Amino acid sequence: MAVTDRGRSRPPVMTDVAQLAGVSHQTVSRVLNDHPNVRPQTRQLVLAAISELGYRPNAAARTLVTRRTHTLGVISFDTTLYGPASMLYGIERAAQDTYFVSIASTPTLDRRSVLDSVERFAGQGVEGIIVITAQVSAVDALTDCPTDIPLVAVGCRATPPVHSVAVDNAEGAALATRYLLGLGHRTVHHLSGPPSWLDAEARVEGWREALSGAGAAEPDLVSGDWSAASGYEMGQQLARDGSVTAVLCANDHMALGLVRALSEQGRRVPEDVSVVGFDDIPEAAYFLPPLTTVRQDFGELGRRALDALVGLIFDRDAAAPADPVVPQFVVRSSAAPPAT
Amino acid sequence: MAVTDRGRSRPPVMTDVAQLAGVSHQTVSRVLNDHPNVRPQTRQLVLAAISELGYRPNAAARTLVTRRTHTLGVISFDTTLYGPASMLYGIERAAQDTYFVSIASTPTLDRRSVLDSVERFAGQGVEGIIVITAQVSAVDALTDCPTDIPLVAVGCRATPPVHSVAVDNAEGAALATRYLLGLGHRTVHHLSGPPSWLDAEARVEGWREALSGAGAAEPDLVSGDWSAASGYEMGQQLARDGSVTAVLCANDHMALGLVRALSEQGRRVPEDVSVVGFDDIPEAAYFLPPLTTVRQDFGELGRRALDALVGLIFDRDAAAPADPVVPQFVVRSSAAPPAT
DNA sequence: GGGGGGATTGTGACCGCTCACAAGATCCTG
DNA sequence: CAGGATCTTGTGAGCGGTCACAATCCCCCC
Repeated sequence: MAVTDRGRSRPPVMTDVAQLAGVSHQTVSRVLNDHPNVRPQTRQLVLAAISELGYRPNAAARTLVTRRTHTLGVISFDTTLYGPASMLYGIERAAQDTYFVSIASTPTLDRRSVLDSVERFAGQGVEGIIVITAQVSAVDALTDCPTDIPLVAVGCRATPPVHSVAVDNAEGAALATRYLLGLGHRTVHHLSGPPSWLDAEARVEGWREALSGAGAAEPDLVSGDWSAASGYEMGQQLARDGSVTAVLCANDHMALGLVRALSEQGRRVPEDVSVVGFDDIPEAAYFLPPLTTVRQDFGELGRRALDALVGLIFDRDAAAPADPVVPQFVVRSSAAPPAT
Repeated sequence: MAVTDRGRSRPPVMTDVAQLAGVSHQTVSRVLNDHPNVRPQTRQLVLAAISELGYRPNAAARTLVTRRTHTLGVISFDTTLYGPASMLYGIERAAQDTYFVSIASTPTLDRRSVLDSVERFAGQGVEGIIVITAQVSAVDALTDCPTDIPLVAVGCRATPPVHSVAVDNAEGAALATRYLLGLGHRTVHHLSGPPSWLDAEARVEGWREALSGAGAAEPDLVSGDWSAASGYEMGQQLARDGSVTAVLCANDHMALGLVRALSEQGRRVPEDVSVVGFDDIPEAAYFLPPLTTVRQDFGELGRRALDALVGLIFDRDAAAPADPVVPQFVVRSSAAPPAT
């Protein structure tokens, strides 16, 4: 009653399979792990027993001895946003047949929550962690992560000890700024993202450089929080200022809000004011007017992050990933030469 | 050299802690699991040893004996879309301090990929699975899932054996249709989602019922694929037809494309054509004109799905979740009485 | 002052798998 | 046909926890 009780109350284990196939548990293990040197006939026997029993190897037991969980952790700020969501998707798709990906999204990305999440993942035994974010606080937190888990930041260029993959935000912003300047605008305003975000910062920097490179005056910076609502709010300010003829927005959503504010004040886009976005969300082409913007390939970013992480997992001293991805400028109809 | 070798090459294990604290491994286990009946002083000793060693319990070992992985799987169609992303976010936030959530997003959601993902998760030992989708094929696949893992579908009403939480799509569509009819439109056109999606279907049904309930004629159905691009494309068709004065779109993105197509053909919204969306994405309020739409509380949906799943985990015979969430109609400026 | 009861701690088996090693079977070569 | 190399299979020892049970210890009361 003790030994045979295993009967059919609990899921079958390797020994059950072995018994049914008339081999040892080790042979079953060999079949499962594609070891060479198993007679084809024996393999068939085992396979048959496996499917007859509906046997499924126990991941925990396997992990216990191999020390591999085949799990990755992704920590991200609000995965509802287009950027994070796309990167997450890219990562997940790329990892699909090698790793499980566990996710932790946090509404705030302060030092505490990042560290907590890392700790949580460490407890779960993830083999590596990708942090999707560009908030200064988060990246700082990473620098002194207590653990020895491979870790990659994506979305921004992190400070050296931490590996990171990023798009060249500064270059993207410069691209857009130069384009507007080239159209004949005397200067271009910038509606930036929150100053605590590294990529917002990088974009500001690129904008600034392009401006000074062209000898254009640098208007006061206006910043939002990435949302259309904040774009609208800040847009109302900008719209009142008759001197603004061109605005570079740090993302497409804010551009949407800005355009709305502008048009409410009777200023047409692009006739009176040119607007350029950043990201190239799928909807950008259908805005009124279709938005000229800077495309970021988030999917590619996600894939690169995964590559970098995997590299790190297999070689702790792997070199930092290559150059940042250069963004692509997409011309549509929201920017035009200034009214004379 | 054999036993002491453990020295400092490998992470500390429970025995190391026990040894340092001068107690048995079992006592360490007790402290870790908050068992009563551990002398406070002993607990301190153990705690000190734990932090000195930087000990972290091994999840796999624990899982092996407790048979609990504290992991949930979420299977979703393209998590880049607003709906799925929001539900995922809701689920993750709600699960955060109880479960890890592992994700699998697939670009196609046919029977095969769903079943594969379920199998993959089963191998990992997840305690339950949430499927975010409303595609007929996916839901059908769930019906005959080979495993005995608790499973909940979210986003649509699934066929009975499978538990599901959903918003009342039909009611939402009916709400919007009646509103447009009430404005004085003789009938309402519908730009639906792909017919293979259950919620697209439900919305069509709601629209149809509201129409016939009011004795209005039912125009031909036009359908897109949820994207702004498809909305634009279909919109061009609709725009050419002078008889359309009101269109209900199955989601906000398509509404965006539609509005663009309309305005390109010189038909103003809402003066010439009224447009109503579905979802209420954060940007909807900043469209031109601000979009009147049906709000779905995706976050709430995610939370409910989690509740339902947890209920199922602890009691395989738990009752199916309660009534669908009723959507909320949000009036903005994209709909108006028809031009006389 | 001995006995009972609860609090506290320790012992050993076991979860299901992989690894190292050994043993038996098979086959080729001289 | 012996001898060794190679293929194939089996054996037993952990991996790092938890659980069931037993052993102590302390305190209180009759």
